[in-house]
Amino acid sequence: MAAGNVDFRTCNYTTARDPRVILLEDMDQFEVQVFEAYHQRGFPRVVVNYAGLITAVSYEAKKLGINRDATPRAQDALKICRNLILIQQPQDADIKLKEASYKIRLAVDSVLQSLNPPPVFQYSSPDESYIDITAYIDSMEERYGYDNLVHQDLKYWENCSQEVRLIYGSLIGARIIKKILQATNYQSSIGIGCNKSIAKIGSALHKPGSITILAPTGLQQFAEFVKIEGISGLGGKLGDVIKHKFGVETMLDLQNVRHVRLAKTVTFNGNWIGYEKATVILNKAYGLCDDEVVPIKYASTATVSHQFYGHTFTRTQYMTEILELYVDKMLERLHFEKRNHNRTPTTLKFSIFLTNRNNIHAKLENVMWHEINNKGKMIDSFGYDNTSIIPQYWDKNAQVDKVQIVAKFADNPTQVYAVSAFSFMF
DNA sequence: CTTGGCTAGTTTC
DNA sequence: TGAAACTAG
Repeated sequence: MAAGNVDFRTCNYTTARDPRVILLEDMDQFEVQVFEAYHQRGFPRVVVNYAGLITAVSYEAKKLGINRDATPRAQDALKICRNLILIQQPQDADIKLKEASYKIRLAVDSVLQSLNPPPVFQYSSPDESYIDITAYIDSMEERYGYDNLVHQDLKYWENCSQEVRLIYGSLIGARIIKKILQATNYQSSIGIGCNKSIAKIGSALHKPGSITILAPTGLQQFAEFVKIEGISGLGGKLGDVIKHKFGVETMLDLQNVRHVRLAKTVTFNGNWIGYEKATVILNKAYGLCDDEVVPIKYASTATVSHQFYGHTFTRTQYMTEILELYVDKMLERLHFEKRNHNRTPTTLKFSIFLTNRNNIHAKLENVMWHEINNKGKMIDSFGYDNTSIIPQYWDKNAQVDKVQIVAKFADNPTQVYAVSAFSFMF
C-alpha cells in the first residue's frame, strides 16, 4: 500500500504513513572514481571532457566552490584552484562508465538475490538505482515477530515500527555499499525512506560514503532546509518557475502553495502543468510520493552523440566524416549492449541538431535535407546492408526509422556548430 | 567582449 | 507517433 490520495491541505503527514522501505543507491563522485589515477586521491580534482567542460567534481574540489554551475569550464575552475587536478575523459568515456555501472549492478544484485524475497531493483541512471526491500522486511517480521526482531536498544522507540523497519533497511544498505566497494573499489552512499522522493533526498545529505535514513516523523523538522531544487524533478525549469511565481525557496514553503495556483503554473511549452502534476508536486513537498520501484535493469534506448565544431554539414564530405567517426562508437555501444544486456536494437534513428548562429539556418536546413534525407544512401555508407558489420548486432526485424532533423537556434549566435546523434531502440 | 558549454535519457504534446 | 521540450549530471 502506497501513500494513496492524501489531502495535503489537512495532512499531518506523520499520520500518512507509507509502509515501504526504499533505498536509493548513489555512487559518490562517480566519474571521478572511475577515471581518477590512483595516486591522485585526496586532492581537488575534476573530470574534464574533450571540449574542456567539467563533467564531475571531487569532494575536495567542491569544498573550494568548484561546481558545474559556477565553474562549468576547466579554465574557470583553475582560477579558483591553481593546483586542481584535471582528469581528462578517455575517448570511450561513456562505455567505461557503462562498464563500471554494470559491475556495480552485478554487485548490488548479488546482495539482493541473497534475500528472500529478492527486492525490486530499478536502474535509474548509470550511478543510481532504487531498491524496494519492503517485501523482505515484511517477511523478516513475519518470520521472527516484531518483538524478537527488534534489538533491545531499539525498543525505547514506542510505536515506531516504521522507523525500525527503515533501520533494518540500513543493514541491507550497508551490505550493498560494502559489496560495491569489494567488487569495484568505488564508494557509494545510500538514502533510505518510505518512498523514492525521500530516499533520493536522503542519499545526497551525507555524501560521501554514508547511509542516511529519513523517517517521516522527522522530515518536517528539516523540510525548511531542503531547497526546492533538491527535490527530484524540480531541479530545472519547472522548479525555477515555481520558485519565481510563488516566491518559495524550500520544501516547507512549497507546502503552502495553493493547489489550484500550482496547477495553473505555466511551463512545458506554455501549457499549465495541470492538477494531477500539481498534486504530485505538493505531495513531494509533504514528503509523500506514490511512485513505485519498478523492475528496470537498464535504459530502454541507447544513444551515441557528438558535437562537431565548425561543421555546417553543408557538404557531403562532412556527412562521410560523421559516419566514419561514428562507426567505432556505435559498434562499441552495440558490443556492450549485446555482451552485458544480451539485446540487439530494432530501430535506428539519426538526428542532427543544428545551432546556426549566423542566421543562415534556412539555407543550411535545405541543404541538409538533400544531403541526408536519402537515408538509404546514408545508411549504406556505414554499412547497413547485407555485408555490413552492423547486422550481427541487429534484430532480424530491424527497421530503420526515418531521418529526423531538428534545427535549434541560439539567441546570441556567434558560431556555427552542429550536434548529431544516433539512437538505438530496443 | 568572446558564446554557456556537453551527452544521454525521459516526458509531453 | 514524431518532434520538441525537458531533466540530470
